Amino acid sequence: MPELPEVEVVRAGLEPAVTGSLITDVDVLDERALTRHEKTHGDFAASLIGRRMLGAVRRGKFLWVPLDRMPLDRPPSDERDRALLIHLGMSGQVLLREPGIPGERHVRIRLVIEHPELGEFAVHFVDQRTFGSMAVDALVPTPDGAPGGVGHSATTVPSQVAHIARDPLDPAFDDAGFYRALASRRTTVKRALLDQSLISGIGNIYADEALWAARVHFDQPVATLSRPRARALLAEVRLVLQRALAEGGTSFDAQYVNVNGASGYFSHSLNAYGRQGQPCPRCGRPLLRATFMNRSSHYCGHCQRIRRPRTPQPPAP
DNA sequence: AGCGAGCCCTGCGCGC
DNA sequence: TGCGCGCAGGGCTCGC
Repeated sequence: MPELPEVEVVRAGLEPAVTGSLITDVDVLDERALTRHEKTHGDFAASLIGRRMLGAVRRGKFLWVPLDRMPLDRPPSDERDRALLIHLGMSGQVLLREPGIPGERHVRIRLVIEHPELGEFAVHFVDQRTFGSMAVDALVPTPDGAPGGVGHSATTVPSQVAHIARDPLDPAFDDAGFYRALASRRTTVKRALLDQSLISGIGNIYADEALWAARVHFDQPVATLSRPRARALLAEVRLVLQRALAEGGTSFDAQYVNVNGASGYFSHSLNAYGRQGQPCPRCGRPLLRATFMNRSSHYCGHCQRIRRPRTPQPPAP
């Protein structure tokens, strides 16, 4: 449920507190929050305590905190730089709290960090549905040599993020490559928008919103999208994400990250998602809801129709 | 390659 | 009042 804008709000809120902070304590209250942590990287808590955090980086819906190297010698096989990887899943939150106060209902992991100027914080990883998780992961170089994500200049990403495409707000996102992929793939457009290995950061809500804004039907085959319509769609994707980001960016205090599922999801500005039966803001006809990919698609049956290209596509070789 | 199904999980809202 | 069910869905694996 947290999509790019929500995760970016978390990243931006976390950044000033974690950058330069030392991890002094780690408490794993629920092992299910470590499903992404590979034991080959050592014990989760032990590999974090004593390390300094260098920033907060995001690609799509993935968030990570690069770590400095241990002051002590390490075996050569262990020399790779590492990061604390965070995925919020469906219901995850990262909350900055004063140390020592009792945790929220679904706190899964608690870190205590010490900032050189701001002092001590508790970082609570709260997750009701436990689809989210934290992990310590090795950083690997980006194939294109550009920064791994938004928020840090290092040209690395956690190994678990290596297959995730750049997101459309990343300056290094490859527009031309995206259009080429659309032209060559035999899939449909919403499926493509949700494919994190093609374009990342988009979930069900903003997919429906961008498709509505671009007047594209969710089940349109991507290979039949004209280049201008593909351009328009990518532009609307960016607009929808930026608009949500602008709204979310004002709803949190710089020191306390608090993005919640229900109210924090910028729901008041949605045109299509969850509005089945209500009039389309553009044409007034009732919005529809269809089941697609085991989830809901919300769309306008009048504005968003499958458009076949004028000339038939050549058969695939 | 691409797609459907299944799995992980909890809270909520519904019908009976 | 309460029970059981369906639904919400991100990411990943498996099998076709």
